[in-house]
Amino acid sequence: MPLINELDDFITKKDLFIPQLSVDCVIFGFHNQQLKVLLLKLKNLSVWALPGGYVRQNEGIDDAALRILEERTGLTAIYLEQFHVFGAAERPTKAFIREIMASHQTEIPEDLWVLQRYVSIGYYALVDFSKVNPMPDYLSEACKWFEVKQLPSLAFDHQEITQKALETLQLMLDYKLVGFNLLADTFTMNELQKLYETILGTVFRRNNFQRKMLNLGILERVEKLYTGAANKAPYLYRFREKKDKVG
Amino acid sequence: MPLINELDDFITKKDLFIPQLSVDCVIFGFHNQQLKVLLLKLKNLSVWALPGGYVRQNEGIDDAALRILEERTGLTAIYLEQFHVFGAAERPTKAFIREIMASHQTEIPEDLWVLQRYVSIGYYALVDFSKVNPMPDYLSEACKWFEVKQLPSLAFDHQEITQKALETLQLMLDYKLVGFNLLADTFTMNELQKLYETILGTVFRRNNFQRKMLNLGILERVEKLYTGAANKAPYLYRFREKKDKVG
DNA sequence: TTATTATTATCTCATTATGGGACAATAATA
DNA sequence: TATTATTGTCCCATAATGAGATAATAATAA
Repeated sequence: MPLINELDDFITKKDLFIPQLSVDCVIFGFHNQQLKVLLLKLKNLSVWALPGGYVRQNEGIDDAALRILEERTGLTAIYLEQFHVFGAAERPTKAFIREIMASHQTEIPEDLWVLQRYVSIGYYALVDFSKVNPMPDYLSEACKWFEVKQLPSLAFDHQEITQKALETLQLMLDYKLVGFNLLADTFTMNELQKLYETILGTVFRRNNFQRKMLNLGILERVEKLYTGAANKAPYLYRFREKKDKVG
Repeated sequence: MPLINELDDFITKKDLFIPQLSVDCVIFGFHNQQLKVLLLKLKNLSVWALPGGYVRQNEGIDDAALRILEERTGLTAIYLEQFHVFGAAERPTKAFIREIMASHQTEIPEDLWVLQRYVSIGYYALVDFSKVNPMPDYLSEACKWFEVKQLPSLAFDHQEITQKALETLQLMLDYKLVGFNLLADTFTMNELQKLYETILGTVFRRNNFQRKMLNLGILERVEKLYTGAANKAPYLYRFREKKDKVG
């Protein structure tokens, strides 16, 4: 019976963390005109899960989320925002944790700390898809992007958490102009439009969308992009403000 | 040296609650054209605090907030919404809890559970001022309304929490039309306008404000209100939808 | 070289929403 | 019966948005 060192190690670290509190991160990326979420495949189980973790005793909750994000994506300075706390008494965490433990053939005393009821703080992160290097953790065998509209079977209440994250993103898209964090440094107006259309699930007219975006006064026209396609070359734009933000 | 039974009692109840997690409620009311917040005066201390408490092991976090609200206001079916989690590593809770304990001449072991670092979930509640019966708890000697713009000195980071609650309320006012929860069942257009003006800190024109509100299609004109004033009697309106909501 | 094709950038006009002023109606009071 | 303070409503100018049309242009085909 193989010993999973890292896991056994982790289980003994009870006192390092705030008990019964976890952080789950919905990491959004945009690629091929699709909004994607980064998920982990749990070892030996047929379900996927959001990257998550616990809050260290001397660590702010935002810092915990940033640490988790960096571990999975390799990125620092990520746009990050709390969106909801999931704290129903009957959250299905126990059953899943027990399954995970069992699948690792690890002995689980019934009073193990990770088997307690957990309250989870949901964060969503917006990242530049092309800069992410997905990395599984020791509980998972894969770390992959999934289209938001075609998620696999998710563990815990991660389906609900992802849904709520998407709703918050939709709501905040115009208010905080966060969409730019999902694009590369420079982008065409068409890319920006497709991003908005994908997130909001609506369609805009090219001319009116451009007028609206340019009137915001936050875009800077950079240069022309020669795509190699048989048509007029589009301009590239740059977002005027800094990208990183927490809270 | 007097024994404060309820407090001593409470201190032994460690296992009843989720550790290191608290709930703080910003209860908004509207009266005399002012937006008010319900605060508690801590016994023997010169500071006030938001109503708050801990989450029981078998209680959802929203239920905990509702319980706290009911204990302080006597109201059930309150409009309630999570708005932010305050979880910086350096939140000033320890120092204040120690002061509170000291002021009750209660012995405090250094490892007492309430002296740990706490992560607090912020909720805001919108109540009908006229229906509230403010009730202090055993740690406080008074429970009173304060104008949001003239708060007394607040304990913990409750100043920051209140500020964030107000910002969220301002943001959600149009989006979720929550303002109606702050008024009585029927109200005049002028009352509604003053409510909006107070919360948002802006001024509207009578005619345009009325046009906007009526176009929402959520107001029902009831009857005329004869105020006794020397002018045309205003209509009363009623909000078409139910008031209670959690989450 | 020149015509073709697929986009892009921009212009214009109709429609709708919003800002701002004006005026008649009316409940109590003088 | 006139006065006063407010309310309900109407109207118009301006701004924002919806929707179609046209010229520009980078690659490709003829």
